[in-house]
Amino acid sequence: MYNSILAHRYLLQFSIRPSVQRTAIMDYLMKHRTHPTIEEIYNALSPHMPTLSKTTVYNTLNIFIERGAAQQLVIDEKNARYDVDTSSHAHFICKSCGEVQDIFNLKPQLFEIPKNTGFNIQTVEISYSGICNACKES
Amino acid sequence: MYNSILAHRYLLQFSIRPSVQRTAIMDYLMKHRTHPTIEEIYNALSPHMPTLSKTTVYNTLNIFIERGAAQQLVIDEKNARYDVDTSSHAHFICKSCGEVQDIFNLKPQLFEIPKNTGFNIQTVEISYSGICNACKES
DNA sequence: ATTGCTCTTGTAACCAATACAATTTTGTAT
DNA sequence: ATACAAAATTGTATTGGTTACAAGAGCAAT
Repeated sequence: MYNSILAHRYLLQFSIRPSVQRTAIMDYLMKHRTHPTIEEIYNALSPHMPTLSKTTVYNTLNIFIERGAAQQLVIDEKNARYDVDTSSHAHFICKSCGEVQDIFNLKPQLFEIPKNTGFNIQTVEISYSGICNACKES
Repeated sequence: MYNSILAHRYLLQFSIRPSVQRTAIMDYLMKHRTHPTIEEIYNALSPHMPTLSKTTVYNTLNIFIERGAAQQLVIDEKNARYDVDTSSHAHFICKSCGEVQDIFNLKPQLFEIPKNTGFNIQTVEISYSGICNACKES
């Protein structure tokens, strides 16, 4: 059904035991770079996995975050969103429809951890917001 | 009780009618640059304003945001946080205790709106996270 | 004073997220 | 293979932040 060999391998790299559910969720994340919410992941997978529980989706994403296999985006006030791409890139969220899109090709300096702030900074998150083109036209 | 003349004037600048509640809430924001949550604002003010409703705090902050008199921080997964300082500065959130602190004196370029992204960017939010010094020691 | 508008308030409802205990699955050793 | 222990999954119940809504209070102008 799913060619999830890549997801399987990827999970092993992060010492995450690749159960059927975890592999399917990771496979979905890898193939849908739309920063999906828990709800979206669950709705997409449950038709193919009727016994899937939403709790499992929550648990699984929390493991992914803990182990560094995915990152949680804190950009949408309504829902947590998830991204397998942990490389340096920013996000744009449309204030109207809530969709989140990637912004690549920004200057690398933006993602550097600033010096002499007095804080032990571990992560950097850069978020832009506005009205997306689709919403502007309508 | 409160010397809230500054808050009063500030609200008028943003065409917000300075009711007792709105002025008290803005006064609190101006005097407590701790990026408080709705809960914290309510708990701080309700002893002095026994009839204050939490709904009013929500409504009031939403007006402040709409009119640009304050900004909402989307950095804490648990709660919305609010900041009257709308100038260019970043925030650090402690993953352990959740406290949010300001980071000033970063390079102005960080807050520039990037060109040629294809998005209609209106706002920029830069968030750092890690473990704060207080939590690290304990 | 009366009218109309705005603001405030309290209750109820909503919904994302978590807690928890029971069940199922998996891995390991016998 | 079988049995056992550990880990993962599941469903239900609960929590807690936020919003919806309608009633009440306050305020400004006539």
